Amino acid sequence: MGRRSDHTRDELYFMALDAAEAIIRDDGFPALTARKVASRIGYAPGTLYNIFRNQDELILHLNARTLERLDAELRAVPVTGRPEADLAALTTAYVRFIAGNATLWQVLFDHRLAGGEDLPAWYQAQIEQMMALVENALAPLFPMAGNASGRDAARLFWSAIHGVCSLAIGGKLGIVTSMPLDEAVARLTAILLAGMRSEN
Amino acid sequence: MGRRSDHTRDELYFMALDAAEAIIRDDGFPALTARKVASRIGYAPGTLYNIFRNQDELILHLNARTLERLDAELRAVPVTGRPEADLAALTTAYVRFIAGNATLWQVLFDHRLAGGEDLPAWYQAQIEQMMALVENALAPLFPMAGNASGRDAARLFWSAIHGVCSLAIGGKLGIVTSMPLDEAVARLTAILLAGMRSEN
DNA sequence: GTTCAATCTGAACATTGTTTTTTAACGGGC
DNA sequence: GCCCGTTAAAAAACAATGTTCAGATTGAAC
Repeated sequence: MGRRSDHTRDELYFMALDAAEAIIRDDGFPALTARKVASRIGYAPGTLYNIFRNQDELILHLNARTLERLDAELRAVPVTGRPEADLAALTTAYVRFIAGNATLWQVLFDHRLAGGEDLPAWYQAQIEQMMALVENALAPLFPMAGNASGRDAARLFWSAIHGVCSLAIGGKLGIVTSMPLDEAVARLTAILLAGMRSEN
Repeated sequence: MGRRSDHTRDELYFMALDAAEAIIRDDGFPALTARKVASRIGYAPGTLYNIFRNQDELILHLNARTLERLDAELRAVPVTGRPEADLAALTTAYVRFIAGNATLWQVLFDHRLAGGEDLPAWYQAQIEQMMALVENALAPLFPMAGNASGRDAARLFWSAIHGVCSLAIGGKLGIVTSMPLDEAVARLTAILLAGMRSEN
């Protein structure tokens, strides 16, 4: 067959992402194959390569969409200006997102670009944007505006939280067994804030 | 050809692990293929399946060996009984290990067992054993012997450290750019300890 | 109505993990 | 020394993967 134009390139783009997402949700990351995505959207495998350069790029765009959603959910939590309350709310929202999108969230970190080349700028910018939320919530602890400590602290904070979530979801550490993830994150959040207050 | 018995099964086991390790060190995790391991030890691919049930098991055993080495290095750091000093020493040794075995360390966490089945008991026991080191160093902060808080605290602590290292090595967060990993880990260690002291 | 570029298919290719079949070496009994 | 079953290992086969590509088919422009 030839050109069908049943769908525009944009439609195809979203259909592919939706299909990939469904596959990952249903059967996990390893089940994501070009042929499955193609068949699910009713096209031949080759067609995917008119839309994405390769599978890496498809996953990258899928991850970008996941990040967008996460960002939106975090952005929706109200900010009070009190770090303890705000960061507790942020991390709680984060845990809720992870619970509802465990496999998609895993792909965010499991997928490493081939050849060790680093992520595109627009993608990194998206992370920065999310990071700014944490930075903002932490700001009262680092009064001197524009100093680097706030930036670093936010990254340290989020990395630590990430560690717990990552090991919990991966089942690598015996955390989940003794403590539910939301409780672990809540405790760590409190510890980190207390530590930052006393260290600052 | 037929049975050669150039090497015992045990020798083959170690040769295979060594080969896998070399491949990962040289060309990264994705470069690890059954055929490459086989050719590097001078055998046919099928022979590997006389030693390991499948590739997953080979990686599992390789990870076990990596864990053993890490455990040995951590076990070599002297313990003073002062949490701040001891945990700083432990995390420093950890960072040094990661720096010297970056790709191997990544495999430790990148490799997820297929089918979501969980790790064998002997493997988990190995993790527990290493965890006990952290637990021990933290012990003075949680005086009541045998209570669960110490266990949980150690896991929280190590997970947080893991998060920073993981994102740093993966290049996912802009931490490395602004702060070398050892410094980030040192800062986080201090923050966590201060937080645990004040929260406890 | 013809031309043309865009688009999609289907087959092909190389590489992967794994299984199966075949070969041949070893070691024990005679 | 010879035979023969066991078994280690090779070789080949298989299915599935990502990716490429020649060609077929379409819709639109003229």
